[in-house]
Amino acid sequence: MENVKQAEIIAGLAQELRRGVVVLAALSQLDEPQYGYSLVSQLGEMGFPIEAGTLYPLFRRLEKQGLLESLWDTNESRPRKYYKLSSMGREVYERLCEEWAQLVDSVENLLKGKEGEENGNS
Amino acid sequence: MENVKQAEIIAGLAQELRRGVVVLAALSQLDEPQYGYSLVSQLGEMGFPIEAGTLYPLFRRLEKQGLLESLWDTNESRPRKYYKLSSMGREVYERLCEEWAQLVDSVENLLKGKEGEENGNS
DNA sequence: TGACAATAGTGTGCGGCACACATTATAATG
DNA sequence: CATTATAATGTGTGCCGCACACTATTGTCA
Repeated sequence: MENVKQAEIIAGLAQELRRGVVVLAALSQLDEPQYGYSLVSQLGEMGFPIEAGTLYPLFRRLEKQGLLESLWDTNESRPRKYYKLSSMGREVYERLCEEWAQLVDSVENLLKGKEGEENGNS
Repeated sequence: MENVKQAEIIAGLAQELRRGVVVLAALSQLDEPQYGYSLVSQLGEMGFPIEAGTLYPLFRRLEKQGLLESLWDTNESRPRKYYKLSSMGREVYERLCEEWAQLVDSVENLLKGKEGEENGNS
């Protein structure tokens, strides 16, 4: 039953695919401040599920790198740590968007001409 | 001079971005058999530079997973190890293409509406 | 013959995600 | 009032994979 393994392999590779994109996805939503818990649900709704245990360390790393700024809001019922892009983070984000576009472009280039052989697309 | 670090950060993130895509890129070129050295230069020419020390282990892993088949060609001057997609590899590749398209889609969705504020595109 | 290129292999390190676990405090419920 | 659930953050471990630097072999050409 290699079919079982095949599903696992695909899952693993797909996960690898998404791996680097997580940062881009997170940065894209931090134009306005947000706290971890909200971003987790928000990204989840937008088709980008991410574990809380993945996002929180990511936030801290990005802050340590200077891409994010954080501030505690203790006025609300429960204290929330809001993160938002720093000016440097904004620059990096924009550069990263370019990199992403470029990447999408090259991949599209690579995959070009491979479909239509056993893939009857109208 | 955080500018220096900024470049490094971007480079790192960009590398992370490309990380998972390497498999997809490699698989996309293995419809017809190729050997490592040739694929390294080919991908490099197509805007997808990859280290030989990255590709060879990748090949071996993909073969161990059953996605690739290999055969030695000893007729040529120097022996070359040709890899090509197995039938399972082809399936996985196609599924991976779908995953990729989906990913590109969600990211595009995430990034939507964020440009045009300080980015004067014609 | 000697040097360089082609070709393959590996092993170590660094880093990141996922997952499971821990923690606090508030709100809700009986 | 006590108990439970939930919002919210934090962390530490394990697995996995790339990059890089290195080794090894064999042709080819000067």
